[in-house]
Amino acid sequence: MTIRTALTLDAEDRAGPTGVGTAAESGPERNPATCADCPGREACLPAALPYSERGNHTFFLRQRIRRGHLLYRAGDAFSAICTVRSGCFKSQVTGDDGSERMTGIHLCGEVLGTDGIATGKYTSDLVALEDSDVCPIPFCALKQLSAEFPSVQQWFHKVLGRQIATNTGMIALLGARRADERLAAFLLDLSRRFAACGFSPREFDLPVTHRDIGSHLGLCSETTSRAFCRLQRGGLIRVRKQRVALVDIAGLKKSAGGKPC
Amino acid sequence: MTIRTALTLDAEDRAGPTGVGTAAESGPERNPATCADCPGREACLPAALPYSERGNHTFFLRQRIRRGHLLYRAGDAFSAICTVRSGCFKSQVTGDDGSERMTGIHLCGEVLGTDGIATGKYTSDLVALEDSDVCPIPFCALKQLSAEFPSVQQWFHKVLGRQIATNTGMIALLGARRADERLAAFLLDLSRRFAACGFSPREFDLPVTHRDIGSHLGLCSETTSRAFCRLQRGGLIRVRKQRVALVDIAGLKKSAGGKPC
DNA sequence: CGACGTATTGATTTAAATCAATGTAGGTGG
DNA sequence: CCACCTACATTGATTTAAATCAATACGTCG
Repeated sequence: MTIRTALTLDAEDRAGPTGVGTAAESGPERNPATCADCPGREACLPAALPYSERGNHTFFLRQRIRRGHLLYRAGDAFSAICTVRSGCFKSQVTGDDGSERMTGIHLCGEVLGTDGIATGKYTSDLVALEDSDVCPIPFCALKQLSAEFPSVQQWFHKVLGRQIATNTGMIALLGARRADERLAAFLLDLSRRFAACGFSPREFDLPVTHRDIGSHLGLCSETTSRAFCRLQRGGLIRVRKQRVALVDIAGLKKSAGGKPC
Repeated sequence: MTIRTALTLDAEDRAGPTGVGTAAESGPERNPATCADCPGREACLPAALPYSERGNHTFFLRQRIRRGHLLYRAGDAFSAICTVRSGCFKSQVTGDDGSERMTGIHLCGEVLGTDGIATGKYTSDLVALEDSDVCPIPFCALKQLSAEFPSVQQWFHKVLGRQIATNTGMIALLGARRADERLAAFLLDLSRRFAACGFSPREFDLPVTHRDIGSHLGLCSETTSRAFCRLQRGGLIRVRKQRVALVDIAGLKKSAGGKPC
């Protein structure tokens, strides 16, 4: 896999200037964002700006990240959060022995990079699962706009709050002891979030491998596979290739919530 | 166990007014905070206020929560975040069948209630593990101060960022498959956070039962107990009653990071 | 086509859950 | 102060679920 991070391109990789927020011309893979046709524009930062301000900010430089490439890497200096304009990402941490553990999936419309706020360094690798576009929002600009416009502040609080709520839910999910419960809860979480960004909550493509899901849920890939089989045999889901249909959502919820202790 | 939430006291439980932020007189269990002798004052919100402003805000009403009582409950309307002035808390969610799953521990100096920001409702129960004091910070006041003082904004971003980082770390931790790894990682996380609030990172009292730890880590209480034994037998920790000493922190880290997949 | 990563399925081993019994500390009330 | 109760911790025996090992099939991409 090619390793290249997009927020911190090496000099030879860039045609345009480095600093997000100062760009006048676009480098390779970077284009001025056209919010007008962005499906997520209603929920994104510009919607929180007064109409008169929306054209004044040139820092929304859309950036294309190709499948398998990194948006940033654990340890990189934190400079910006990013909204996912299209595609999706996974975050992962790498153990001392080189093994990778997925820590989250980030769908279109969601915001990346908040894990860097606390320390000023990102804490995980961010990998594009398909060719994806992100719109980086430099943190310094965000702070200024936040102070200036209450609606931007509110937007940012919502973003961080949602992140916390999602993470908290994931922590509760991972307290489940049986593989089926964890998988069911994981699928329901994905379903809810797919719905939130305009996709069907009942049917979607799994953007990651069984191995990744397993590393996320504390299972090996074979167990993940068998858990899928069991849920399917129980009539709760239907699986064909990458595509998963949640047939009996109520049943899944019962599975996911069953016997926490 | 007595169930009573503190942020939303019922009318007959209160002597003073409800709304945090408007209080002039203190009700039972509520006293004006005296930040001067608070061990966490350097890291708390008032330190981010200009000196001239620090006396102007009367909304820092310290509140005492007795052991076993609830600060708030899942579903309660979100009104404030709280810093833990003394003591500690656990957060937990309750399944449909009434079983409880711990979702986190919150130490002195940390901030509670951020799980309510996204939706306007708290998503978990917050239980005091010992007699504890909290200082509620009404969210509306925080928004105003944030907009007015960049240093307050920065403080709040740090608070939320730390919460996200802690949660992300916990999610990575829970991806471990063996009981010993999860427990080792859990203890190291606690150690780091005890250190952050001025306690020893090498020795501390576990504020929760094995059952709670198990529900958090996806283990049953017996397995938790045996994992403690194994870590002790391996010379990594020493346990006596509630007190845990981390003897070999490097070894614990190796245990915790070992074989993620 | 051939190579690689992935998914699936089966056989076996290993770890954790469960069941059960005992021990212990703390709290209550006589 | 002690007897009693309760919740928790610990330990062992057994069952069950998951990890591991292994083989095969499937898909995609070069």
